[in-house]
Amino acid sequence: MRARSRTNITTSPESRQPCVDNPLRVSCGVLSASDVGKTVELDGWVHRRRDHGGLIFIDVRDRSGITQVTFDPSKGETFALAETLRGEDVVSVRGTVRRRPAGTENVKLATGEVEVPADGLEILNRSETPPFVIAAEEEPAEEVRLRYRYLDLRRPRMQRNLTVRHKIVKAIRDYFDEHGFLEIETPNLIKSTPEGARDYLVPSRVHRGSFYALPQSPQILKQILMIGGLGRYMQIARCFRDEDPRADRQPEFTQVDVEMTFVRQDDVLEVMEGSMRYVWRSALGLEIPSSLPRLTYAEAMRRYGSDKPDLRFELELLDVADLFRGGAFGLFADLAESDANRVIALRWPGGSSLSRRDFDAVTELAKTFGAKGLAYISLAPDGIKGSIARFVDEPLAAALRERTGAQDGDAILFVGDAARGASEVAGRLRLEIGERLGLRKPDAFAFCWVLGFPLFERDEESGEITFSHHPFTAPAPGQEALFDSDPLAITAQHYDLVLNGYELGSGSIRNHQAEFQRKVFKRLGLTDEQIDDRFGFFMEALTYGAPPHGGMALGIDRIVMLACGETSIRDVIAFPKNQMARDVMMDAPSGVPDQALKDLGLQILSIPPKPAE
RNA sequence: GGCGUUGUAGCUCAGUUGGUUAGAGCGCCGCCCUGUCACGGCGGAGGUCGUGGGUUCGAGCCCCAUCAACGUCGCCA
Repeated sequence: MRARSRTNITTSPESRQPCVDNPLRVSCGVLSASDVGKTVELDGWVHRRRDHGGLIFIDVRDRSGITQVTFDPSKGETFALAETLRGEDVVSVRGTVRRRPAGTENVKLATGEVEVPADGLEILNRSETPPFVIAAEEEPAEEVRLRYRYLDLRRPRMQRNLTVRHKIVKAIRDYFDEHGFLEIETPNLIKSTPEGARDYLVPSRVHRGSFYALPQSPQILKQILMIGGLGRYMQIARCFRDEDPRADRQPEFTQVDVEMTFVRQDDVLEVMEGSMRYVWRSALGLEIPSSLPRLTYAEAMRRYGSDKPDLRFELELLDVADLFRGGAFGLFADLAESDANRVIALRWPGGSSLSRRDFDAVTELAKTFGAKGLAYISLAPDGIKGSIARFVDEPLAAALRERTGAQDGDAILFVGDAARGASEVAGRLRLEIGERLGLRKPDAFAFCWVLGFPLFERDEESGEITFSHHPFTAPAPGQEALFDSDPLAITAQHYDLVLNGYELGSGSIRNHQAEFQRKVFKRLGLTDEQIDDRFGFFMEALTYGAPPHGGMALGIDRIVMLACGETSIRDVIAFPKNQMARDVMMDAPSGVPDQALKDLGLQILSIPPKPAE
């Protein structure tokens, strides 16, 4: 079982209103003692049956819940029919609501005070024996769940998650509507603009040899909406990126996409964090702080070893290079000689109870994070132990205790390396410690902003300068002068919203002057010809009085995942792709008839041999 | 593409150091049962242990390869 959010979201009754032509029909989760005496019709699935031979209980289920129906042998034909019922059969039951006999109420059930003795039963459809039991506590393998998604979706957990998703999306729409935003749709068949992620391409039949691309995001289109004078735009937008899926991302995903004219960075932050505050309050019934913490990118890396820090717990990365300078431990003493390195200490509360084997395992883990090794000391009651204990004399031990706040019973991990690598390794170890100590609670929500990213970074493979966000991001005011002298030192007007260690999304103030935008493209190594070929329409638009503008996009799937206490976005998407980007229910992607390829002017060069299974 | 974990009945899993006929719970089928709600009782069916190869007198277990799912790195403007 996954951990649950503390939000008490329940799936809403489908409707309390009877059908127009069937005034008796009620949902399965709504009946209570006040309905006693009413004649009703319950339509739903057979959730469970308890056949006592002379008396049959059937739990009838729909999205709203469960009502117990009883079948008595005195109703001959109805009873005989009830004996044939099996799980997931679809039934329509008529009867008059009655109070359950004293002592047989079920407090675990919302409708547990009452039951419906069946006067009539209609079997609307039979079900094959399902491959897994919807009512079971055990969760089938995800592969099975996705193959039979229509059955998986009947499980209360998925119904709850999709309900939360609906409420969150509705809250987002309400919020932006109240703040003067227009929801505007943008096309899904657009022009491929290289750079960034791999595009999904759609071949054109009418224009053989040409392709549309599915949008990686509506970025350029929303900027053009701003140039079009729409002022405030939002969209629940589907985005497509042909990259390998993970637990928190898949090839198609949904963003709340926002853009505004005549705004500065703080205006965007205020609107966006307001939207999250509104969502948490109205969809989840929870309050989040009135102003969210803000960290610079440099600070986030220094203190948490990540540009998306999990602030549900402290355990910060602490610099201790100075304490090792000139000391007995040569490796750290050497590292301490340069500011380009870091020696980071991580306190592990209670860590001295770990065995040598445990520390070895953590060391192995650190190596998978890219560490060359891991040093540690354990502050055991009977003295300091651990891999570098023999280099830690009393004064150093005292200084380390002072710096880290470590006490007897704790351990301290040390990561020493070039600053960037050391920070990242220590940051991941921090998450591991937090995880093991149970500090990453699924029902805690710690938002923060990360600001002050560099505008450019150096691509490690090619050595070329590339953008760190996207090429439309504006530099911080007054930093244009660094463009030629020291581009990597330029700070961007770019911001990330982070929740519990996940990047919910990012945004920026955009370049709104064509001349400057061209300068950025050129700095990224594009020629005038390339700029005009790929972005000509956009460059032209910028020349016709483009207003200053900026915005942001947040990942709905991740927001809902965290709100639901889930660890995979696939559990909050009705029909997700698996890790190989396949839809295993539909069996997509799949081949197409030769004629379809012919129409498109396409020819398949080779198909990899089909795996023998 | 790399690394890790997993793969045994429809589902969830156990299976000792390599040793006779591979087990459990749920589900399924049959019979019994009038107050259950994970109903209960009795009986039964259901497995080429992912696939291929190897080591061995003997492989669910060891080795190699491969496929798949999940996680992760690369990748994700």
